[in-house]
Amino acid sequence: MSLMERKTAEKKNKILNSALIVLAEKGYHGTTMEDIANHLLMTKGSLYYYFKGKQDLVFQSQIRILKQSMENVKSVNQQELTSEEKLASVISKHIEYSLREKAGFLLMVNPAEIFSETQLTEIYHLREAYAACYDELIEAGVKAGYFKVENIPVARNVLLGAMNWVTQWYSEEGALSIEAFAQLVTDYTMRIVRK
Amino acid sequence: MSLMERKTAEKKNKILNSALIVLAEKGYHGTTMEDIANHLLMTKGSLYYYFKGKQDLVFQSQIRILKQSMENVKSVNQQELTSEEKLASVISKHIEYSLREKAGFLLMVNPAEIFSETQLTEIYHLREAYAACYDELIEAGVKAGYFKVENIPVARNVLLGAMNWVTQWYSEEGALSIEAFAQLVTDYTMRIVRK
DNA sequence: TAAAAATTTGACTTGACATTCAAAAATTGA
DNA sequence: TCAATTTTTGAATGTCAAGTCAAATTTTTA
Repeated sequence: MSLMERKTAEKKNKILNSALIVLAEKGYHGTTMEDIANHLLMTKGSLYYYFKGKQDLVFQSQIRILKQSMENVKSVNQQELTSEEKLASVISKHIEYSLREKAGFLLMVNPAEIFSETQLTEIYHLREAYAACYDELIEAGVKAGYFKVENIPVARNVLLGAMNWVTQWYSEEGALSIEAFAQLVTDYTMRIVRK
Repeated sequence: MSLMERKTAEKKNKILNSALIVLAEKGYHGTTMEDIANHLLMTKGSLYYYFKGKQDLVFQSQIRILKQSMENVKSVNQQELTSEEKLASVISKHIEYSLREKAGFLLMVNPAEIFSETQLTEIYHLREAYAACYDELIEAGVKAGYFKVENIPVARNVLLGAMNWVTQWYSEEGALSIEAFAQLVTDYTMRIVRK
């Protein structure tokens, strides 16, 4: 990758960062290209030099979030832990990440309202791969005797629901740090699969 | 209430019904006043005779959903059941209702993107009252020895998260009826509070 | 039945925002 | 340095949908 290419990649990254910040504040429909540009001290015209348009820009930020989520799981999986500990760790990492990247996670609700068919296909693939990681961890936990789950996909979706909803109510527990909050929530969500 | 007033009320109701149907299909930003009017074989101008505007129309449909949810809880509370049975029943009723009124429940995510300050205040009040019902049921269950929950608000939000997320994945379990699906999900969500 | 009231219509206005693009500015490299 | 290339600019364009309103139609009421 040439110097110029790296510079462009870097710039794209900066734009995605700003986009996520503005999106977190105002939501998809509430943020204009101008908002994002202003946050970068640019004019909106420039954004079109790097991205095809708003949809493309937001799509790329969504993909980035999904890929990073996957990385988070992989890094836990490499650790020497029981499947129970792994699942708990994955859950709290997910919660922490979702609260730090609130906007990206809110895009997950009703992606069909925003993205094109092709984009949705890619998003759903990544999501399925992510869900599969949970299924594996749950299955391992069942086999090891930590968990009791008859219908893994259902239990996993119940679990993910509880986790993804935290962006809706974290602020109510204002006093807690993200980490402390995540720990608290993890304790209750783990009950969904526990024996 | 005079005949005319009842007629108007009836019409408003019809409009709210159609609005919810169209909203369920296309989401808030995806549905236009014209879409809603067309679904009623009307023109959009008429809608403004009954509602101040789109925001008002959607707000009223949201309020209706919240009030109906509350009624659902009350009807269960009147039955002769243990607090454990009551909570399970309330949960499955909520899930069934949320799947039947998918649109109304999706409006709960990010209401701040749609509604005005005043409207939000009203929505939050109703939500809090609804949440309080769950807290009471959980508390009763703890006292009766069915449940084990140290932090009731957190457990309740985890529970509501798992419940509200079902609109995101019900279709995946396509073969199941809403009732059977709700039962299945209720079993796993109840684990969040169970001893 | 005919005047009054309620309801509906659809063309019109308006504003917001995504997107385009030619020209200007900045950067690079020979 | 200066020509070529990349990047930025901001004004212009186009689209879409919310909201308005005077006139037409329908319904009610006396």
